[in-house]
Order: sequence, then structure tokens, then C-alpha cells
Amino acid sequence: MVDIVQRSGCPINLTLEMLGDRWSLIIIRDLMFGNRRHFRELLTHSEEGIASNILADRLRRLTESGLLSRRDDPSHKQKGIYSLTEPSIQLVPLLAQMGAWGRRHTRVSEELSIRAELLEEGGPAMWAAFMEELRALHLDAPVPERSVFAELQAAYLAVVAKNAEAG
Amino acid sequence: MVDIVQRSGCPINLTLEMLGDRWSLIIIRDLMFGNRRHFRELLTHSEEGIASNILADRLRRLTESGLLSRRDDPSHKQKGIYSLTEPSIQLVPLLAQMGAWGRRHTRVSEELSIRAELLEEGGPAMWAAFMEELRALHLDAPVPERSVFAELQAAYLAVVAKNAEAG
DNA sequence: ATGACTGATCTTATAATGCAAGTGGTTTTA
DNA sequence: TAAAACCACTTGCATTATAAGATCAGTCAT
Repeated sequence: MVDIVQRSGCPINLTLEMLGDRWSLIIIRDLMFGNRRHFRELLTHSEEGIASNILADRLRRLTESGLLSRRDDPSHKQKGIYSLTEPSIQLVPLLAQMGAWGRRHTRVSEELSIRAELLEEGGPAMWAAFMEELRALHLDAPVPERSVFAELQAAYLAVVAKNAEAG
Repeated sequence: MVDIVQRSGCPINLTLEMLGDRWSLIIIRDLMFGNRRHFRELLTHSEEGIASNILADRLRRLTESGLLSRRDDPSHKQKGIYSLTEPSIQLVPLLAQMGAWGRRHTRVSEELSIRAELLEEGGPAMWAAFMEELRALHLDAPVPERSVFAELQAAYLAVVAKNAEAG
């Protein structure tokens, strides 16, 4: 994401050209798992502390390349609402694999990796259910019965609560 | 891959910190699917044209972070042989997902995406077989019966031959 | 000993990043 | 209604990362 020139037609390379930087997937992750939908939410609730200019730049690039869409917020004339698109919703299996790999091979924190653990255990069936739900949240698709989002959030909050009382 | 500071304990973020740049996964891909084992092979056979200083830098960083290992080549005192390690072999499912996504959402070339197609169709069973084979090639594990590497290579060469006669 | 190869480095230029402050507007509050 | 707070960005600037090409000194086969 950054390049305009195409280095090669290899699918791994082209995926890296779109998403292979330090911030794009972080933003998509927050939109997807944290349901952050506007600029300020993405900026201030960022675990990693993204800078505002970088956030603005990436939102623009991701929107241009079709991974996000933006529409005006009717409740506030300056606010925009960012949504995932079908291509970025289809990143769910990729993000699940990244989470699974990171959980195994990097020094993750328990609180932030519980979601990755559930997604890994849930496997492709859970990923598909989550994608259905994201289509409802971001693309006006019908709301499915199962809410993977709620499952992940509940598990996260349970770990946070447990660790808060433990100390 | 560049950061020393840890931005957050999120597994997706930590994976990005290790691999989220434009070249690290390209190098791992070439080592994995192209069996390029030393500097010059990685440099000159690179589809994407990596610069020698970037290649040297990434090989050093990847080796430092445990994703590659390096040993001397007994046939040439200056040559090193780079190998995948267990953590990088476990990137197979991630690379398969990246290939699958890229094949669907970017403008891939037929020749370079046939491997991604096979890997996607083969699913987790094929990934596991490929990982077994990589352990034999890179980590002195016993050689398995099935050679996914040969299957991928044959399919690639078949497409190259078909397109050469057609075009 | 010569000429090609190897892995690596230097130079120079461009681009990305992080931080702080500022912009022009909108909404909320007193 | 005026002041304060909020909103989505934008700008300026210093730092750092990346890229392409030339160059380097060991090593090898002949």
C-alpha cells in the first residue's frame, strides 16, 4: 500500500502491496473486531497509538483501493462512517491465521489474544459465521442468528474482569 | 519489520511487527516455494527485484528473530545457506490464505497464481503435507512420501509451457 | 594470476513516519 | 447566544526507512 507500481503478478506479492505495511491491517482489525466506525474512535481507542496523519492517509488509501467505504454520518455533518467491504470482510480467515500464528510465536498478552484463540478453535465454520455477521453490520445484509462478535467480546471482557480482580 | 518497540500485545499486531513489511514474506515465499537457499539465488531470481542491501538487511533481521537460520556452505567459504525454521514453516497456512485472497481480489497473473490455487484447493491436509516436506528440506526431518513441492512445481511448469506455446 | 562469483556495504535520493500544532467548521453547554 | 468542546483532517518539520546502483574484498575454477 504505498506502491503504485506493480512488482509482480504473484498473489502473495499483490496482497502485500495492498496490505503489507504496519498500519493497514491494524485499522481493518479495529473496524472488524472493535466495530470502530469513525476517525476519532479509530484514533483514540487505538492500542498501538496511530498518528492522525497516518490514519487519515490509510483511510484514504484503503477507501481508494476498495477495502473500505465511507459514507456521511447523518447525525453529524463532518463525521464519516467507515465500513468494511466484501473484499476486506474476506480477510477474516487471513486475520484468523495471523492471530493463530502470533499467539504461538510472539509474546502476546492474554487479554488481547483470547479472541485469536476462540477464532482459531472455531475454525472455518466460525469464520464464515463472523463474515455473515460483518456483512450485516457493514453491508446491509440480513442479521444472522449467531453473533460471533458478541461471543468474542464476551470472552474478552471475561478475561479483562478476571485479570482485574486477580490484580 | 523494523520496530524494536512493542506497540501492543495483540497477536495480529505482533505478527505485523515481525512480518508486516514489503519484503520479509517475499523472501520467505522464495525460500519456501522456490527453494532458494542463498543470497545470490534470492537476489537474482527475485520476481520483484529486491535490492541487495534490503535483502541483506532482511536476511539479518529474519535470522535474528528466529524465522530463518543460516549455516556455512561447505562448498564455498563465503556462501551461506539459509533455511526456514519451525516458526516460518508454520507460516504455510498464512501464506496460503494470502495467496487465496490475492487471487480473488487482485490482478494476479495466471502463471504465478497456479500454486496459490492448488494450495487453496488442497486445504489444510495439503498444507500439513507441505509443512512436513519443508521440515525435511530445511530441518533434517525424515522425507515424507508426498511431495507437495513437486506437485506445485509441476503445475507451475505446465502453465508456463501452455502459455509459451499459446502466446 | 586472472577473471568471474559471492555476500555485503556505501552513496545518494526518495519516501514513510511520528509528533505537535493548526484549520475551518459543527455541536454542546452554560 | 456566546463560549467551549468536539470533529475530521491538514500542515510543518525532524527523523527514520527504503530504494537503486556502484563498489568492495574475499573466494573459487581455470
